[in-house]
Amino acid sequence: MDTGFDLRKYGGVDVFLRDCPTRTVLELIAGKWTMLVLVALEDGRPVRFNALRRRLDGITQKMLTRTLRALERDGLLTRAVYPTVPPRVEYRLTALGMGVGRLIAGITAWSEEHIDAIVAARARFDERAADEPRPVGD
Amino acid sequence: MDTGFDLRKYGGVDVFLRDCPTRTVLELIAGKWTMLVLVALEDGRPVRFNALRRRLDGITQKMLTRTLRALERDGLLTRAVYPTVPPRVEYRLTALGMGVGRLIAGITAWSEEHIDAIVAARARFDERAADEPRPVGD
DNA sequence: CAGTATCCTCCAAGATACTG
DNA sequence: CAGTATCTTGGAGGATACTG
Repeated sequence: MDTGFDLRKYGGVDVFLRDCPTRTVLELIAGKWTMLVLVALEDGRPVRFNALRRRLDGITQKMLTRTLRALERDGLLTRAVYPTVPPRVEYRLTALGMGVGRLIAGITAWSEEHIDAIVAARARFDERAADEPRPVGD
Repeated sequence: MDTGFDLRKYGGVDVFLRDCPTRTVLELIAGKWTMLVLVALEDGRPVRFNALRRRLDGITQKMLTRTLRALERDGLLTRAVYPTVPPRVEYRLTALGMGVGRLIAGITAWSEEHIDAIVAARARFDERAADEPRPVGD
């Protein structure tokens, strides 16, 4: 959606620039639960609040609500309320949200694939850190 | 690298599970500066400390050091010290690091592409929030 | 079921000063 | 140049209790 007002006044859209609004998107994604929510909804199907809650092992109600609200605010998902008893609320990614969702799913898949190598590297690093001192500084 | 010890004892590698080590990878990526560092190094070329510092507008020395150290620990980049005067230290992604780097670059590119739509959605949301009350709760 | 309301803790991140 | 050391603080995130 191309609104008229110009985001580029201050020097262009560049995530490396301090005040670029894209930084706020990165900070949203960097939320502790944001990536998992996006991946959980990535296939485009609507999911109910407590179903999400169960899927995201360890999340609290507060954080799930807050994360969903932030994603809704940025237009990445929609919230549909069905005024039944008991209430039913479904969350579903927008086309925009499915775009990032797909990318984020790539990240989580990568993590699962390479976790062995990472854990091993971590162990090696901590091992070396124990004896070998660092060159330059410290 | 396939080490012998089994990460799957506790129930499988699944980022949705509370104690899955992949969660620590997500938390690394979720650091405020991690994605930008990865993207800045994504092409595989070695970059010096202060060059990175200048590129990542707004980062402090402490955070750059901390972020680089964490990435080094996880085997995503290497640190090469050339004992010249003045000292020269170069950071460069490993093959592993270039893997995520590429994925993360997709995220930042996506952010830059869709920032207009996101900013617009955000404005609409805040507009509505001002008058219209929410159904269910509050 | 799908939230809201409070209280509380802790640490990521910033600011500043110093150094081999 | 490439760091380390120290102090400080906002707010993310957790725990718990309550509700339409």
